[in-house]
Amino acid sequence: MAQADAARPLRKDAQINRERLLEAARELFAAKGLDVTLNDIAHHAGVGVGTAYRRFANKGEIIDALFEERLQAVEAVAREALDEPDPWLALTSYLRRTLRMQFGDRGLHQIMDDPTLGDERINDVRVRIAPLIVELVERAKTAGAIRDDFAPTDVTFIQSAMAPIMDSTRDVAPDLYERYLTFILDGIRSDRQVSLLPAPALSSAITHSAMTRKRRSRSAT
Amino acid sequence: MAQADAARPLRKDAQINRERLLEAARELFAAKGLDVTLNDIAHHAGVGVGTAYRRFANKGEIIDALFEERLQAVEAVAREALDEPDPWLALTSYLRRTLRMQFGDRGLHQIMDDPTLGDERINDVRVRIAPLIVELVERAKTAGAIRDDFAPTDVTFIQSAMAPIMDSTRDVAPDLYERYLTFILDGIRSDRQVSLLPAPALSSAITHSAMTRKRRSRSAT
Amino acid sequence: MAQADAARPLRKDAQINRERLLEAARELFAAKGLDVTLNDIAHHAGVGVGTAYRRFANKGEIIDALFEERLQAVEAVAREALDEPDPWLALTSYLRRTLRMQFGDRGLHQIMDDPTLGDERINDVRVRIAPLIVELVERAKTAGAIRDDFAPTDVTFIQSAMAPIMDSTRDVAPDLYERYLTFILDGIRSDRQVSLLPAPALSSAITHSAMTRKRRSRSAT
Amino acid sequence: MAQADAARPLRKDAQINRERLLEAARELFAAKGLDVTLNDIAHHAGVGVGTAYRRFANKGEIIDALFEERLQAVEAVAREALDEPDPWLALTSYLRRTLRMQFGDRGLHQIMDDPTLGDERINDVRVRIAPLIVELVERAKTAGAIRDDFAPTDVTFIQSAMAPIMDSTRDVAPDLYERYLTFILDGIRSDRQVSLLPAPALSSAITHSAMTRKRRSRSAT
DNA sequence: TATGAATGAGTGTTCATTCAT
DNA sequence: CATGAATGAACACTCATTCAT
Repeated sequence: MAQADAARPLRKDAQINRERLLEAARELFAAKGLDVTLNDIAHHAGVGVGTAYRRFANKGEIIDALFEERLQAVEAVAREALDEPDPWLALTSYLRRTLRMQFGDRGLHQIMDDPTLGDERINDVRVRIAPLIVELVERAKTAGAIRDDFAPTDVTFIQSAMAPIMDSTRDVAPDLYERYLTFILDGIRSDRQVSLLPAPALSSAITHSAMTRKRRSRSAT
Repeated sequence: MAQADAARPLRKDAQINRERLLEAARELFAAKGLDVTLNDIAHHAGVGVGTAYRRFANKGEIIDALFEERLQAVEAVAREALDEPDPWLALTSYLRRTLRMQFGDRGLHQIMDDPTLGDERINDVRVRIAPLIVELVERAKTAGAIRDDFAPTDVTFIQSAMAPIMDSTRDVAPDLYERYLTFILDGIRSDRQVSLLPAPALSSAITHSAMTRKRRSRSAT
Repeated sequence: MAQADAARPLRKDAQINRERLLEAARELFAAKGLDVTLNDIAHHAGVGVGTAYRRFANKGEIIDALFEERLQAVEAVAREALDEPDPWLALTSYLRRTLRMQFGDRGLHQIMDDPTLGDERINDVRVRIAPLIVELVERAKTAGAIRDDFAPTDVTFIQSAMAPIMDSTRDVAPDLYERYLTFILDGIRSDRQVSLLPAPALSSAITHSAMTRKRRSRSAT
Repeated sequence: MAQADAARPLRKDAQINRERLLEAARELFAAKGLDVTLNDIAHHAGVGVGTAYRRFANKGEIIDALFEERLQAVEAVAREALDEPDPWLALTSYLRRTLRMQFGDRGLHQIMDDPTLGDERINDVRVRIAPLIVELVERAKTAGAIRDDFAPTDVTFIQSAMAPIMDSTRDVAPDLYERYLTFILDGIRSDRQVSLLPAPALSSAITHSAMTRKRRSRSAT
């Protein structure tokens, strides 16, 4: 009764509140992860909790909406990638750009890490994205750019694989995940070239200090 | 089996309960992640909450104990890998075996994904493992088996990258993560060979149904 | 009535609940001491626990609020006593009136007995009361009404000394503590008069039965 | 079945354990108050908790036993006081000596502050002490040393009145309670003399710092 | 319609007491 | 008999969600 899907456009102020809530959620989720309370989100958005519950049935809903929005952006990127004439570049730029989108958003990471999150509407977007990815992959294969046993569904898993890396190195080596993406791409490209790595490996000293820092800040909470 | 060595040996029944608690924790963490309550763990182990708190100072302690035990096993695998004469096999078998260990344990995933979890004892084990990995990687490089820009710290990140894949496909395609490990290994091997993939790609239909199933079982909880 | 002044005024229903909680706390603290649970207080006030925690950050806060309110009343009594022209009457009426206030409130006793309870705000009130007492005592000394070696800080200790007496005789001889206050006042007055005791001594029979009754009602809890 | 009263003497080792437990309880109660756990007491006594429960039905029992023992010592003091030929000295030395006994024992204070603690056996001792106090008071009255309206039951209340004073000043001014005892004694002596006070008043500065210190150490816990 | 007050089940944790070893 | 492991009710406190204003 409350949450209008795409149907029946929301009243303008309601729409504004919805937008504000999503923005607040994005910021807080990005900064502190999915555990922030709905109270915090609502206040960060400048509205009361009640309003949040008028726009979203529950906390999951707001997460879903955010994920949906993000996926819609992913969909857009996929469409743009299809405009790229070079099939290899099309595929890899899709990967690079969507991964960059995930980066810097703690909440989005959690979501991409945990496939149990997300609802039907999310799937709808996924369903729309799937054929675009199929197209990207098929073109690359047809062009002989990638190995033959590579499949479209592999793309998503590659994306999700970067999540833990981003998550644990965001502060100390923001580009590190691209290093591992490169390993993978070098593993699937047909020309067997060895790419220059876009980021140096993390030194064990940094690894250690980064982890210690995290632990500190955590126990402070 | 883990802490009992150093401390004065627990009474037999206490030892049994300790074991039961760890086993219950492992199962529940594996099944539902680290958020399960200590109450659930205790009851799953067939003991009262108080008993859990007699054996472990707090929830973190039980996680640490589990992680320590697991990491000690990882350490053992690393040592065994060093006995393998073929440097490439040594490195890859270490990866394959430890990943297989992670598999099936949701909690272990979370722990390996989140370096803020775990205490000093955990770090001690990490510190012991690090040089073993360095050795594995150096040998492989010296033998010309892997690319020169590969670094020992890459090993851990590769491991963590498999986590979300395992996590989302455990039920429908348990071996799938090996497919992506292979992509990576093909990306770092010097001979530029293209390996046979150990698992077929997931069909998009399966992808969809798997996720839906997960969501169901979750909302049932 | 207490904190609401400074902060933005609470919504009317919130204010009512706040009042109810304080009243419930006062009653239960009075009846059973400071160990009552916040759950009990909330339910006694006819609200849920959550409400109690919305109004007060923690159990200590509610105690502080109560104590502050009480101490403000004590402050008022001290100011009124200073209006009394007869210095002896001023001092003794302050003592009698404040002790009467303490009477019947087990929690207030505990608080006045234990200086470790109470926060900054409490101390602020204490700081405001201190000079008033100094004035009361100095006047009485100047007028030659009390012995010269009496000091302002003695007043508070005399008050606290009555606590255990009140506490143990509240039900059987509510005025008994005034008997001991009189002994003390007779010990500090300069004219060396012997006052008529305001309450007869407790017979040993009553002493015994009173204590037994208390023990009964306690073990029932 | 377990706890032998005065009847059937305990086996020697049992007796020793009982003694040890009481001593441990006395020390811990004195040092930390009545809230210490029975576990701590047992371990401090060098025995297991189970043993403590074999000797005492529950925690209350051990408190009672302690109080009983203490009261027996009080009884002894009363008998000794009766040997004092000067009736005023007899009464006052009884008060001074028993108060000194209370002093330094946090647990004993709590017990004397809270008349709901203590059981039947305690009363038995009280019953034995009562006539001794009656005798002390009657002698003093007959000798014309104290006011006529003073009653034997007043003695106990005077004792209990000192408890909160001792408790709050133990660390900063151990003798302070004697100051207030003197006020009272000056209030009941017939000769209307004004005694030299055995302790100076607490300065308000000390009062404040003492309280602050207490609060500090408390919040540290 | 927007607000934020109210709710209470649920969380980690403690401790008096019981009972198997 | 002594031990200490086991128990679970109880506590202070949090937060997703509902509902009166």
